[in-house]
Amino acid sequence: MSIAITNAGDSPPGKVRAPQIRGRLRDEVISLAVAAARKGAVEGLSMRDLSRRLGVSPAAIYRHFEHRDAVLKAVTEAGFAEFEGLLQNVMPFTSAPIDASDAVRRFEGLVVAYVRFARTHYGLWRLMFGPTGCESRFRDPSGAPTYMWLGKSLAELEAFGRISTATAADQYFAWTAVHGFADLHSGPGGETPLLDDLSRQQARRILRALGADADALAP
Amino acid sequence: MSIAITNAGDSPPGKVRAPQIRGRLRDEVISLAVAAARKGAVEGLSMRDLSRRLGVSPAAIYRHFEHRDAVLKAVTEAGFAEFEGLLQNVMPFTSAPIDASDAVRRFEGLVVAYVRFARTHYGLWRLMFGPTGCESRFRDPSGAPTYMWLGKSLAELEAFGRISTATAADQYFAWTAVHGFADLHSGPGGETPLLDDLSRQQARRILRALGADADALAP
DNA sequence: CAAAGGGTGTAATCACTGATTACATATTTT
DNA sequence: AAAATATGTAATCAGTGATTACACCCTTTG
Repeated sequence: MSIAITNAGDSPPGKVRAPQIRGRLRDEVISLAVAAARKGAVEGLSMRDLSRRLGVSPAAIYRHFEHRDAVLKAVTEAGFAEFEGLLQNVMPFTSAPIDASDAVRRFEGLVVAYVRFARTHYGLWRLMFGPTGCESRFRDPSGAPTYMWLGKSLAELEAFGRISTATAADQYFAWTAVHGFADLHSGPGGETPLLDDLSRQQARRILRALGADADALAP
Repeated sequence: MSIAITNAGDSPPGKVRAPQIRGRLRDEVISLAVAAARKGAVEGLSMRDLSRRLGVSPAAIYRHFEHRDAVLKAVTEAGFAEFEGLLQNVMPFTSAPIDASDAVRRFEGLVVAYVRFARTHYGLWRLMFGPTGCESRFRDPSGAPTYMWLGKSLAELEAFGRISTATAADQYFAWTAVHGFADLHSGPGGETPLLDDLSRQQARRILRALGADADALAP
């Protein structure tokens, strides 16, 4: 007669399970998935692989996420948070630009950060600007924080008289030019040397399109 | 004793198999996959689903494609062919523009076609400008046919004196603005009413950035 | 014309995945 | 302390990409 010892909660011999904490696994999943997405392998990101790497049964993750898409959605939001953090780093709320050329450098910095993100965090980038990533809230520019920073920067530049116009249409136009440049250089395929310099050139190109004096933009 | 009747080649009772023709199934697969990708469901496109819809065994497709990615690659190429065809339709090789305003309309038409494609053929679009889609040949603008048409159009406009500059850098800048606009309006999320009008506005915005007289561009 | 050979398709199978279920355990709330 | 809830497990399902050994069809060649 065999006794069926059901010790589901026991640790496998060599592994010590962390205590149950609310949302612990959820955070670990997001963290790991974001790390994976950063390297660009989003399509092949599997629930089972996540569970394996976290030393947990495949079904466990489903306690915290309804389905795989829910994980990707969380990763997307984490990506946006990170992206906005990077842009905010270039344009902190508190500090106003010291002078006009400082304002120009800030705009350049925004573009550089935008493009860098698209290139180095390709998996996140694709999720964020993919079909499910930003469901139309980024097509409607009013709700797009990434676009907002560009707009703020352009308003600054207009106030300093470096560009002649910064209407909503102008800001949107600038966004398309930044986004398009970033997208065309996104991912592992866009490994151009001196990409930061190219980004700065693109930034100045945009400012010139908004009425900036070409001479005044020379470094 | 049972006789194993191996009639692999026989038709299932109700179904009549078409005769074996070299490359027939291959073409059917591509055609079906392109049709599916046009509707936007590329990620969920499965080999088995294709085989089922074509009334063929799952393994059959592997006679024509090494793996799933090979199918996607073929779909990508078909997408580029279609895309270029659409752009070429706007700018046929043979006919030169009649006058300056005709040249402007051609540029507008290119942008409209570009954006329309991104929005209505979203699955193809994502494949084409995805990680495996255009392996750096479209980051290097010299090899990008889609970019080439824009460049030709801009050269025309410069010849007519409608814009003041159309250097390679100008052409590339225009491309980023068109591509970014298209990408931000791509897919089912970008269903804006009057998108064609917006595309034309974007086109004029680009021309103005290249030195076009604002008044001369009014319709 | 007949035989050979490669192109085309099949059935069976493998490892893997997303997702669900019934159940066991841990933690919190009452 | 008991009830309720949150967290995790094992077992299982259908579906997938890919490979293999085999059968057939069509074309080429002797």
